[in-house]
Parts: sequence; structure tokens; C-alpha cells
Amino acid sequence: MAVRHRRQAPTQADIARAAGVSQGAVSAVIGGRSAEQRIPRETAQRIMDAARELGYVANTAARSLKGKRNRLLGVHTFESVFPISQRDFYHEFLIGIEEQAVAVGYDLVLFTSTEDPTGQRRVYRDGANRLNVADGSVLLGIGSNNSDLARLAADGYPFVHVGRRDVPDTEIAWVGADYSSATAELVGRLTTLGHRQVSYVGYAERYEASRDREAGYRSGCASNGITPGVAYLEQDDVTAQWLDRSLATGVTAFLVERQEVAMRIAEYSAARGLSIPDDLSIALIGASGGSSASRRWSTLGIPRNQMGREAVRLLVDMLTAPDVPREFQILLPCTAPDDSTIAAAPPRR
Amino acid sequence: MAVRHRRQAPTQADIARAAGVSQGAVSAVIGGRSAEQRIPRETAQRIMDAARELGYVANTAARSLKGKRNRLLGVHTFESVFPISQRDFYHEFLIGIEEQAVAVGYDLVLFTSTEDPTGQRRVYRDGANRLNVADGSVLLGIGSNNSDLARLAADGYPFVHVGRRDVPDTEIAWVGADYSSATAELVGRLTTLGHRQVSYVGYAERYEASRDREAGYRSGCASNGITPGVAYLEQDDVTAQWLDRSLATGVTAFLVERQEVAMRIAEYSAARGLSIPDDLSIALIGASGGSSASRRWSTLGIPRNQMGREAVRLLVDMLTAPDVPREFQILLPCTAPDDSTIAAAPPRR
DNA sequence: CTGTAGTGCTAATACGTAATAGCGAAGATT
DNA sequence: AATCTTCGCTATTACGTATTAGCACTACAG
Repeated sequence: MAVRHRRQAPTQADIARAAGVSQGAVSAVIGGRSAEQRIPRETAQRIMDAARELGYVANTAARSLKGKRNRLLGVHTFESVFPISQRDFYHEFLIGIEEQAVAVGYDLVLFTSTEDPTGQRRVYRDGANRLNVADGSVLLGIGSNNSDLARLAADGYPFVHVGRRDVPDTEIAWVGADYSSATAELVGRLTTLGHRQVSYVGYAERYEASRDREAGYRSGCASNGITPGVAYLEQDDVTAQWLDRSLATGVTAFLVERQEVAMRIAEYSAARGLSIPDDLSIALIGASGGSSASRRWSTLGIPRNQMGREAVRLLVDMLTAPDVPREFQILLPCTAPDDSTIAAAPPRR
Repeated sequence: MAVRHRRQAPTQADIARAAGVSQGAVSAVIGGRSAEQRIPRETAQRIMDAARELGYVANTAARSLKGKRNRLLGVHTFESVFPISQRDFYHEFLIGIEEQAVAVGYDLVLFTSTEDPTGQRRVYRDGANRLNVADGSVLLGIGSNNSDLARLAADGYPFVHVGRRDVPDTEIAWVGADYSSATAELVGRLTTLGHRQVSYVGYAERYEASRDREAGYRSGCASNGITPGVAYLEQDDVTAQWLDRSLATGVTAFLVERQEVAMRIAEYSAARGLSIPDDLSIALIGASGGSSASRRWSTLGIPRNQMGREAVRLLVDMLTAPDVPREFQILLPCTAPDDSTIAAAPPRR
């Protein structure tokens, strides 16, 4: 026996014929509108029986063609990654997205086909916007392509970006994490712990998120009477000399955006007989990649799951009630770092 | 400024208007049939330009209504789980599926909407078959609903099940793991290690996979001259008494389908001063749930990633060349358990 | 100047469903 | 008797695409 495909499924017209009514009547009964259409119980029953008899199943394509909606939400990541890989930074977002999709009864389209030969993921490929297969989409990615976003917005395609994103001259919907407040509060906490010099060490490349953190850092410094000290460093920029200089200026705490940088600092300070967190506090305030951590760090928690959920909620709201005024930009609070690598400042010399 | 959306996606009619031709001409050009329709290069170019300009993308609903494909593959899991959760048994399958989808340029539809209020996942819900939005689907699940599968097959819907699945009177396409050979080989290996009594402890509920393992066990016993000893146990059925009785009959190795059962055995045998694997060998031959293992076990490896990939490959083959005769049932080899909890049999008393 | 062959399209239709407008018959009201 | 309501539906249309039939025109042969 071979696996067979392609058989004609019964349609409402078939049922109508069997029950001796019109297709419209069948649609009304199946769609639960028999009251409005004044189909009496008896006829409705006859129709239902015929439908069951023939094994009728509504054709979703026809339904969505009529209703202009597919109940499909797209998920698009700009980074060239398998979005569902758990090693991936995005995985936890995905879970939130999926949980909410289940809750609202939408299906998800994972846009995996949008990868071009160079591994780049673009929305517009061959001039076509594949996202259109979904009613709306959730977009993820640090390196989101601004021109893609602007064009999508100009096209009126409904989407929500996960992570704050500024596109000039365009207001786009996003759900972000409130790095700014969280970082400011962290500076406050360190101050309370006696730190007087807190250094911020950021990505060399400045994304929205890192700018938010720096802004929070600066405002935290300001409101706590601390002089800010900002450096933008790649991993290899972190040298023993740099650390010595920092320590010489009295820095006792570092806010670091990259785990690699934190590891370097830990390494060099260990060589100098400094222990963490007793002599030096370090907090990770960037996005921690995977769980490949060689040690626990005090880390600013990104509410990834919730961000995913909120993005879907906002998107579905936008789809179901397009004209209701609402907040298109949502900031969710981060969770504060724990005490792993944060402690009271050492006694001053 | 407000976020504007819900502009109607452009249709072929819009393009036609822009290019000054008829909708049919647009369809012909977009569908690559401009030759047959005798659309000259110049006009075709004009149409393509307009399409690009407007960001046209074919409406999936209309396309499938016409019986055409959308380059969309569905993924449906019968278990009520978030399929992308990494805690999930299915996650690794998903990754394989996604990798292959990327490779062949299809997008994936995660069917999350098919969950009914009781948490059950069914294909046919509310009298509609959501799967139809995808050209074909990959189905996952130990507890796959046979009537759903039979109906899908009867409807001629193209799908591939991940995991061997027997549906009476219907041949279903699937990609499975060759538990049977692997278990038989494992019995052989244990025999070589000197074990003379190897016990099989299976799920109380018998799925295809567990039946395969038992069959392999029995054939392995037969070809190695061992008397089989089979038990179907839930976690709580594993008592100290049961273990004592087993050991009394001379059992020195257990093939266990559930990690929980293995843990019980380990616990009770430790209480009797038996160490694993020196006094007792244990191999896990079932599907290990997550990575919540309290210890490493010698485990039969399921080629999950490859199964996912193969399922997609088979499905796409079925879609692109429906009438080519081919294997619809694919068995992939398992990887043998390592030596964590398997060792030579203790000297006989 | 008619007939024929191509060229470049357009017009029309089908797919299955949902929604809206409305029709004929029966009964109720004036 | 004439009008109005209500009932129980049907007929029609729209959604966007693919496909088929065929029309209007030109070029050329005879």
C-alpha cells in the first residue's frame, strides 16, 4: 500500500446538496449563525448530520481568504541563527512568544527562508516581503535592519519589535527592557554599599540597549553624586595596564556589558591578589549570551519571556483593534543582579 | 506620531493597475508563465518592477484555495507542550526540522492553536483542520492520535510522522529510530561483558517505540542464548522487594525505559551495598526527558536532530514529486550507550 | 484584398466560505 | 381586503489567485 495524497474534501456545497438546502444555509449553521439566519433547529440538525456524515472540515484557506486574516503570526530574527536553538540568546524570547500565541489561539510562522546566501536575514528579499504571509510579525534582533523596519512601517505592515528600536522619522511598536532605570538603580545600590567610583565598560558598538544602559548609568551617577567613568571596550582592549589605571583612580566596581570583558577583569585582578567581590564588585549589565558561564555573575535580568509575551499581546491588539489608541512602546522592568559578584566596597586606604 | 498599520497588502490587481495590464498578466509573470502567456520581456519587467515597488507577496489563502503551494511546512505536536521549550523532549527534533527547513527554503508554521481547553492537541478542531495552511506537516508525539492520523491520511494531506507509528489499514510516512536493532545489539554487548541475565523494564504503557525495544531485546536474547525477563513497571512499582527478587534470579543488568525507574533501582541497590556499574549494569533505552539527570546514565542515543531533518526531507520530496515511488518509512540508527553505567558482569557466586 | 499565422494580451471563471440583501409564503393586524 | 410581519430560507457577491478561451491587431502570403 502506498501513501496516497490528494482527495477531494467535501465542501459546504456537498453538504447543502445532501441536506437539500443552499450553501449559505450550511455556512450559517456551521458558523453558528443559525439564529441570525433564522434556520430552524430541525433544518440545522439535518445540516449538522450531513456534515458529520460526509466528514466535513472547513477549508481554512477559503476562510481566511474571506476573512482577510490567517491567524498566523510571524517571527523573524535578523541575526543568522536558528531561532529555536537553545544555545541562542533568543530562545527565551521565543518561548514567551509561543506561550502567548497558544493563549490567544494564533499559529506561528518561523521565517527561516529569509536567509540570503551570505547568512544575512532580511525582510525584503527579491523585493518581496515574505512576512506578508502572516497577519503580523514579531521581529527580534540586536542588529535589526533599520531600513527594513522603516519600510515595513511605511508599508503599514503590523509588527512589534522585541527590544527598543529607534528608527528616524518613524514610530515603531516595540517591547523593551528598562535597562536605564535598572542601571541607575544598580548604581544607587553600589553607592549604598560604599562604592565611590563605579566604572561603566560598554560594547564598542553602541546599540539602543547599550545607550540606554549608559544613560541609566550616568543618571545614577548624577543622582548619587558619583563621577561617571565610561569606557567602550572590546575584549582585547582589556589589558592589565588598563585595569591598573582604573584601580589607581579608585574604582571599586565595574558595570560591564560583556561577559568576556568581566572575565578578563577577573583574571587580571586575581593576578593582583584582588578577590571578587570582596575587593572588587562586578555586575554584568548586558545580554548574557548562553549558559557557558565559567562562574556566576551578578547579572541584570532581562525579562525575556515576558517581553516575548507582551510583544504578541500588543501585536494581536493591534490586529484586532487597529484604531484604538494605545501605547506602542512598552518598557518592562529588569530584575536586579544578585549578590554573586557584588559586595560592599573595601575599606578605603 | 502614531503607528500606522493595516494597509491592505497589495494584490495582483493593484500591480496590474500600476503596470497598466490585467490581473491575469500579473499572475502569469509572477508565476513564471510569461512565456506561455506570451508576455514580452518589456511588459514582464514593468510588472515585476511594480510588484517590487508595492512589496507584493502572494496571498497564501488564495493560493492554497487554488490548490497551489505556499512554501510553508507545518509542525504539530500532539503532546500539550510548548514545542520550543528546551526542557522539552521534542526540542532537538525541532532543531533538526528547522535546520532542514532553512536548507530547503521553506518557512515553518508552529501549530500552537490546536490546543483545546483540556490541553489536548488535536489536528481537527472546531470542525476545521488548521494544518491545511501549510503545504504539508511534520507531526510529533508519542501519544499521537491515531484517528487524527488516519483521517489526515484519508484526506490525502501530506505529512510525515517523527517516530514510527502504526495506523491500522493505513500506510503512514514516518521517520523512526531503530530501537529494535540497537537494543538487540546492546544485549549482545552485555553478553560479551559476561552478563547472563539481562532484564527489560518497560513502560507500563506500550507505545510503538517501547514495543520495538522489547522486540529487539527479545531477539537479542534469542541470538545470545539468554532467557528474556520482561517487566512493565511504573515508577512506584519498583520496590525493594521487586529488586531483591530480580537479583535473586541472577540478573546483573537492567535495560530500563524510564530514568525514574533507573533511579529507583540505583537507590535500592545502593542500600544493598551494590555499586553501579561494578555490581549492576543499567542502561537507559527509553527517551530521556530533559537534562535533569542526577547522574550520567548509559543511554541509547536517539538521533533526534537527524530524524527531524529526514522528516523534512521526506516531506519536501513528497510535495515536490508526489508520484515518484519512494520509501515512506525511514529507520535511522541509534547511537550505542556509553560506559557510564555499563560494565563487565560481576564474578559469579 | 482575402486568408492565415502569430503577437500580446484581456475577459471570464473557479476555488470554498461568509455575509448581505431580499424573496415568497404564511399568518397577524387594520 | 389590503397591508404588515415574521419565517425560512435562497441568490448573489466578494475575497485573491491561476488558468483557459479567445479577441484585436499586425505582418505576411497568396
